[in-house]
Amino acid sequence: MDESCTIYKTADFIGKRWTLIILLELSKGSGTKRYNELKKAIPGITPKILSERLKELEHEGMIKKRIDSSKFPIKCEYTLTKSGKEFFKIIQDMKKWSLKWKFNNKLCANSSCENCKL
Amino acid sequence: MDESCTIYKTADFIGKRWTLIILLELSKGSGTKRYNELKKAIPGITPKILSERLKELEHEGMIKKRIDSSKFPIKCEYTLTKSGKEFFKIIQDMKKWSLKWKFNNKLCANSSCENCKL
DNA sequence: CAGGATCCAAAAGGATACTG
DNA sequence: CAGTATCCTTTTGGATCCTG
Repeated sequence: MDESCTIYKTADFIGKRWTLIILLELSKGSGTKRYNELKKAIPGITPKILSERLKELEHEGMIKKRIDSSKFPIKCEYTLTKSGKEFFKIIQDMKKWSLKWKFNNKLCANSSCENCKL
Repeated sequence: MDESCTIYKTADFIGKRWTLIILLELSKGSGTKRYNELKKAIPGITPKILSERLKELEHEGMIKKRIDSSKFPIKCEYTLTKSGKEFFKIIQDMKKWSLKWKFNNKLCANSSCENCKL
């Protein structure tokens, strides 16, 4: 087994900093968010990294981008695809595993996590 | 949500380079391997990284280390714990997800993966 | 509004040699 | 055998400013 293995690549991908956070943020509420909404919702992320990760997620087919350029300024929307939503189930399993085995590591205990719908 | 979130930390942890590979290697065969067995089974890994990851995995309680220092040279064994084995199920779900959504990304097609029991 | 460009700091990993 | 120590390269991310 090496890096060309699908599982390795998958874990590597979602293990990247910010990726999971973006995925989680997108799965809250309506499932669709705009670039600046994400930026506000994710404290500390820089525009460069956010757009980098969004491109990666789109390239993996986990999110879909929609551009409304009919007016100025342009508006962009990002939505979880079916694949992205299904991956979310795996994330939830990871949560269950974490809660079962890491008792001292409380989930989303900080204020910015209060609305986490996981 | 931020980095103190359990899920984020979990994904970050298993997304680290080599971690998953080690986990997979350990779940083959008897479930127990020695340091040098792992090193041989995982081409390209350096001793430094391997021992680093093994310590991290042990610290997370996913593997257990057993030292036999009765004779020289010392022998060490690493075994998946219950927690580690349960995490393996999540890895297998990731595999299913990958196969469903990433058709062109064949699983373990290279020679070193031939014996992958996933 | 949604990023791209630039520059810089930090972290992670690789190569290799050595040891209890 | 099972690592540690050292040094060095590469990668990644952060800060900030700019623009169609």
